Amino acid sequence: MPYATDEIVKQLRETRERKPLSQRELSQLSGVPQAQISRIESNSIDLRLSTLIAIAHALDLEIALVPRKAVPAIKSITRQTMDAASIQAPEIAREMRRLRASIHRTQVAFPSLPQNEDLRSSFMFVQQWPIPANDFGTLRSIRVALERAIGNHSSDDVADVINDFRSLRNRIAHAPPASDRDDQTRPAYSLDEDDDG
Amino acid sequence: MPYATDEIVKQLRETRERKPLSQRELSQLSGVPQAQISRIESNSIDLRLSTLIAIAHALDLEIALVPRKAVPAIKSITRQTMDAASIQAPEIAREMRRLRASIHRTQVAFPSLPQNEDLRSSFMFVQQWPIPANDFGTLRSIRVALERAIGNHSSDDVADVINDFRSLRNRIAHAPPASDRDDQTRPAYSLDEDDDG
DNA sequence: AGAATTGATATATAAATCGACATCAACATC
DNA sequence: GATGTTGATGTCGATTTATATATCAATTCT
Repeated sequence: MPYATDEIVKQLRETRERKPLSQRELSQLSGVPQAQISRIESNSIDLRLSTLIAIAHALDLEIALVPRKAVPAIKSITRQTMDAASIQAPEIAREMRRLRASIHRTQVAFPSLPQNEDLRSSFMFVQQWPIPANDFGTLRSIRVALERAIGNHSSDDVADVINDFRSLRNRIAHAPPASDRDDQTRPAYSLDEDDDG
Repeated sequence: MPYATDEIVKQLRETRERKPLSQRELSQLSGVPQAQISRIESNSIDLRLSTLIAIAHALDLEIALVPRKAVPAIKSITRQTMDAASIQAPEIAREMRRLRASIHRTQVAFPSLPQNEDLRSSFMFVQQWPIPANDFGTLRSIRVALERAIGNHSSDDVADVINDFRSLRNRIAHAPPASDRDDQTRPAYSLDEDDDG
């Protein structure tokens, strides 16, 4: 209902979906109830500054008061870093969510496993890049391997996963800069969604 | 009482004092009661986003959500533009406030005077620069001339003021970049005030 | 010195957020 | 097809903001 809060709220939701986090996950990270997050995102209630900060911090965002004159420059910078966290195609995004869940389960199953850090960083890294659709299988196999390791209580199997993950990481990072790979791969998902509004 | 709202609130007050606006003036501009502004600035209550936006807009500020990674770059930009609106020495700041009041009275006295726009823009421009203490008299004489014009109901006298104002404007803008003008002139006022938190 | 302005507070009322539930339809997963 | 998850809503109660006024000490202006 309120005024120009829309743009900020929109940015919150967009950032959350890029991670991608569910409202309940964000709730856990930020301490703000899921119901409240939903109300904030959809209907835009007039939230308090502390709530805004809590959510923003959970999303690795900071709140800045910038002079009107500086807004264009600021936007150009934030676009760069924001777009770096690219929106994945829906199927990829879903698989990445599943993978994240599996990684989490792995960390719970083998809490003191040193490779956990590798898993986390590889995931964070890969997430930053547009993942081609033909790597869907790669993601899936990584996840399956993880789940199997959990099921077998054999933390050793995780090591193989790390290697697969690393090679995926390198392949994606060094991929051609997304001009024309003629297959149906949509190298990055449409960035502007519904930018009007 | 809340957490990291302090920094934002601090920035609001600092910006207001740089203009310089009184809490009551800012109240008129933003629509937020003076009592509320005082509470926000001093005691830091947990204000709503719409209130924050109202005040920020009145101060020519925008609220931006920036990725953590981009914060240093952002800060460097905002510093540039923020410091451009320099803090004046206290006596100068006071005189500028009086001058602004006089300009406002002039605009009320002669509403359809075309020079009003010149007055406004010259003021806004000069305000952006560090004003040397020895120009105190210049500011004062400009103000006195304005008040006399108002008293005499002679809008013609305003023209002279415009010229004085313009020359001040040029002199200040082309002044040496504030390294050592050996007189007691503090070219810019200490920028960091109490930057520690 | 007397008048006006500044920022800080006090009080009382209306309205809103916030949190902790619970529930629901749509969709995903197995 | 059964189960689980996601986002959107509903309600209730406690807390808080926000607004409107009024006041006050400290400066500042005339």
